Amino acid sequence: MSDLPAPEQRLRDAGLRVTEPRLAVLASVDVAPHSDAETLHSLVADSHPSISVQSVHNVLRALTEVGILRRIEPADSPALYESRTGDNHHHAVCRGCGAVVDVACVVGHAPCLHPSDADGFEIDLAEVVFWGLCADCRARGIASPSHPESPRRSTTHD
Amino acid sequence: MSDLPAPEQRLRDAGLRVTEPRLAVLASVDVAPHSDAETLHSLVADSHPSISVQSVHNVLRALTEVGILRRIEPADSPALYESRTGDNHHHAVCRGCGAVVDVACVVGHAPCLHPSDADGFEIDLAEVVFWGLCADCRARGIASPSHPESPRRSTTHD
DNA sequence: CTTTTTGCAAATGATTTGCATTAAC
DNA sequence: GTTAATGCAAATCATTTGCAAAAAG
Repeated sequence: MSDLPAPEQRLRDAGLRVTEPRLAVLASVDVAPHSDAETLHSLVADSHPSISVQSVHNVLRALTEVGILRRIEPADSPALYESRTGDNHHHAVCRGCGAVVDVACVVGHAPCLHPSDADGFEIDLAEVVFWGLCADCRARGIASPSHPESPRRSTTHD
Repeated sequence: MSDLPAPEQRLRDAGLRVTEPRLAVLASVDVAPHSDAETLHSLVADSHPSISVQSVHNVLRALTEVGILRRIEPADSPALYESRTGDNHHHAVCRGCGAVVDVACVVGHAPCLHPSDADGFEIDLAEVVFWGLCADCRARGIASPSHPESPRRSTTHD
């Protein structure tokens, strides 16, 4: 997976200066993808105790702006970050523990992702979030909290 | 579309008491679907000036919890609410003005919405957000702000 | 040496919570 | 008469912003 240029190079390519905080954040995102700013901050803090949460936020924002990172914002949780590897994938979020895993974008033609009509919108991106329970939470018998989402079936197709 | 029981009935069916604030919020959501709490509050305030923003939040939360309302949380904007009509649809969000429109869930089998493997997740819902520019913003020549999302192609399939 | 980043503190925005008062059943 | 819901203020949480000091190029 991945196989990106070195962190330093990624920064330079994006026209950003190479700094410790940025390298540290970048490293943490690779160690713990799908983490929120606070989690990344504690990881960063291990090696760089002087870097504040706000700085982590600033760095995340800068890196997201230039496209080095990708920000995902699942409902009911703070923003999560991952490296933008250039590949195509979506995410599955566990309603029990909030865990996020990558879902390879399934091949084949996906009608749902080509809305026939969207009121004149010019769509440039379709983002899919799968909600469910991860294996662990299911094993623990945890039921889906909140989201009563199903008077019958729910979304998807039909 | 829709064709739901009367607001009072919907509340009772959900085991909730029928109150003015709830009826007012419910009415506002129908007048202006895809609105955030603040917008709904101003609508409610027209007829019920005594209802505070926080109360609107509380009502929205309660109604969402029992499934009367559906809450959507597009990245970079406050939560939006709409009536849960029971039908199946997704949303298209305009990067220019933030407008949200319903996208009827296209018929047919959608492979992307049936992840072949999601690490043991048991998926119960697939949520799709289409990002793009609405007709108005395109007419005004507004370019997509932020979201540099495309080093090559982007999400969706391929 | 010039410009970008940092780091801190304070500000902001959205939402939740606590609790006495009031309304629904 | 109980119990649930309101209204207000205060609290919380995630994130952004302003600005002087430090670091990168």
